[in-house]
Amino acid sequence: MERDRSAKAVAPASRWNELATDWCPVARALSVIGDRWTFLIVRDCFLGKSRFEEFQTSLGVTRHVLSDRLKRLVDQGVLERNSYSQRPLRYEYRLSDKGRDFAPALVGLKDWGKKYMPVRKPAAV
Amino acid sequence: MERDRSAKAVAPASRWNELATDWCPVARALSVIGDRWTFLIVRDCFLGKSRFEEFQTSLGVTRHVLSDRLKRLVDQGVLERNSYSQRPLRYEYRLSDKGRDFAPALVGLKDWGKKYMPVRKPAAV
DNA sequence: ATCCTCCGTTCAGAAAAGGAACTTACACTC
DNA sequence: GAGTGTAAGTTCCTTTTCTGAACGGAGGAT
Repeated sequence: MERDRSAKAVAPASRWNELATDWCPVARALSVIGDRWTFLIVRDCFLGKSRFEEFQTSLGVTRHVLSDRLKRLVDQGVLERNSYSQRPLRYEYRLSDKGRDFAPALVGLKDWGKKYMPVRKPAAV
Repeated sequence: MERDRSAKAVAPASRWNELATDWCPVARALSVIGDRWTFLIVRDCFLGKSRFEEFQTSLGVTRHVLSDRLKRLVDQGVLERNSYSQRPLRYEYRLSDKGRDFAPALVGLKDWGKKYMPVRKPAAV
């Protein structure tokens, strides 16, 4: 709530938001998810991950940044934050409809990656 | 050529390249274009732009970063760098087949942006 | 009680981006 | 043949963002 506690917000809000009102829908989309980590968080959600620790372990991103990106995604309505445990009070992050609708873009990225960025190391086939 | 003149390379090579061999094709794709500016440069290419100054003006990105991203995109084979003028020796950047095949991903992003990030200010319709 | 798990937050230092001037190389005009 | 303009970068310095690693709190498990 009190967001100016110490101007701590990692939020790269400044420049991100510039794109939010761009004439180009691609740019506007990028204002929400146009960052490596954000993309990967959303991907993880599609893969069924939903908790802070899961994302952190899976991505190796700084907890700091992860925390920030999750907040942003929730703010933007891409993810929904629900408590999955009352007693220790823990939250999980799930895709909203808006988030789920991001699938086609992710698939586009996936197909491109598959075609043009083959892995050298033999994958699990 | 002499690349270590002053360790000047802006190249965020370190962490980007980690993703290049990730098991996930989405991550691998992001290792090439997973950055706001890179995405927008590619978008501009689809819109017919091809020169340094055009990108710079259109995006407002630092020349520094633009220079770096163009290099990276050329290295990755997404763009091709051809001289369009011999005498002052100038180059232009055009999408390769690999780059053109990025269209579906961009369309996915565009559709999502259109649907979920409507512009408030009346666009040119 | 003490350790452990989960979800963060805080802080210092490193990396990247921003901003603006400078360079090179030529063309055009006067 | 000096001055102005243009295109494509490069260099330098400051600001912003990210990393890495530790700390905190609120419970659970042993």
